[in-house]
Amino acid sequence: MDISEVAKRSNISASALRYYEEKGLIESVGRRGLRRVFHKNVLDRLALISLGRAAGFSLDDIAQMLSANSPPQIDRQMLLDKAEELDRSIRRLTLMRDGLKHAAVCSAPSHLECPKFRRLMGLAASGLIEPSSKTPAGKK
Amino acid sequence: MDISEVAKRSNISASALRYYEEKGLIESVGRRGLRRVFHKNVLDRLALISLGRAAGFSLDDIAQMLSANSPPQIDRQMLLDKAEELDRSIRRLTLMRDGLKHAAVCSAPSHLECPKFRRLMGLAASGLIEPSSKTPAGKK
DNA sequence: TTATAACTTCAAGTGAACTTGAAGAGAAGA
DNA sequence: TCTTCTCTTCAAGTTCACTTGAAGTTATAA
Repeated sequence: MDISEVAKRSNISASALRYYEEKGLIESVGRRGLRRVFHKNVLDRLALISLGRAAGFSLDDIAQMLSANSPPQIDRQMLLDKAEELDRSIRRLTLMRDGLKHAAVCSAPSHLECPKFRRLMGLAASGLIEPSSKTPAGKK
Repeated sequence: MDISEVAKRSNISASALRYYEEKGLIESVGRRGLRRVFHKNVLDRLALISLGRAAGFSLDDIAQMLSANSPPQIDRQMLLDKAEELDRSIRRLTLMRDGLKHAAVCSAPSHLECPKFRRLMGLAASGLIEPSSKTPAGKK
């Protein structure tokens, strides 16, 4: 498969694939002329990478996990750690979500006068909850 | 209050405060010599900013929300939209967390042979779930 | 008065994960 | 053969929310 085929099948841009190769996350089996040729195994590996990214691992983390073992045998403790981390995120986001929902319907004259809202503000101000979304998602 | 006082009370660094002022998120009431002087109202505003950040709003979003109204009257629909977005994030993260937990205890010889894991891989590969944590948090 | 700590500005740097652009090479089709 | 399309490399740019550094100013303590 050439790079555009892999890009299509993996939903990952060609430039990102080259970047991944440079970082050692994937390999091409050789070249046809200048062009990279990939084995279809790379698709599994890319799906694994996408999964890792979706779980919040950095590319460097993923590189470590995938290095030196194929088929990839992923450290179970690392998975549990990440699961716990996700759990914390979930709790934080849930708190936020509920606070926002309340604020949206709250009848206090100003949000600043709503005790619930102020409690949430206090939490945020004290650093108990931190920004997390990589997709700012509020941009128009 | 001078900037270091505000920094201490708000848990936000002085350089960040200057940056916020430059972006129009906060204002100082004047100068004492070169030094900025802040009114204590700025603390509420900063708590609001921290809350917005924690909810996943970008500084530009927050600037919009806070502009042209004090006391700040925040658009209720915007809050609901963000709450829904958080809800989607929560569902995605929950899926991930459960998948990771399973993977950690799964008895399949390789994760690649576990059907649950493969289903998750497929979801990630098809872009149904995207990276979200700004805290990569897996770095040692 | 003098030292110094705390402020000031402005430009540039950081990190993560890519993307973009320029310039060039080579394969496939007509 | 010629054209065109897709690939190649390499350097630099992008985004966001700040931080850092250098050089300068000033309020306050001794």
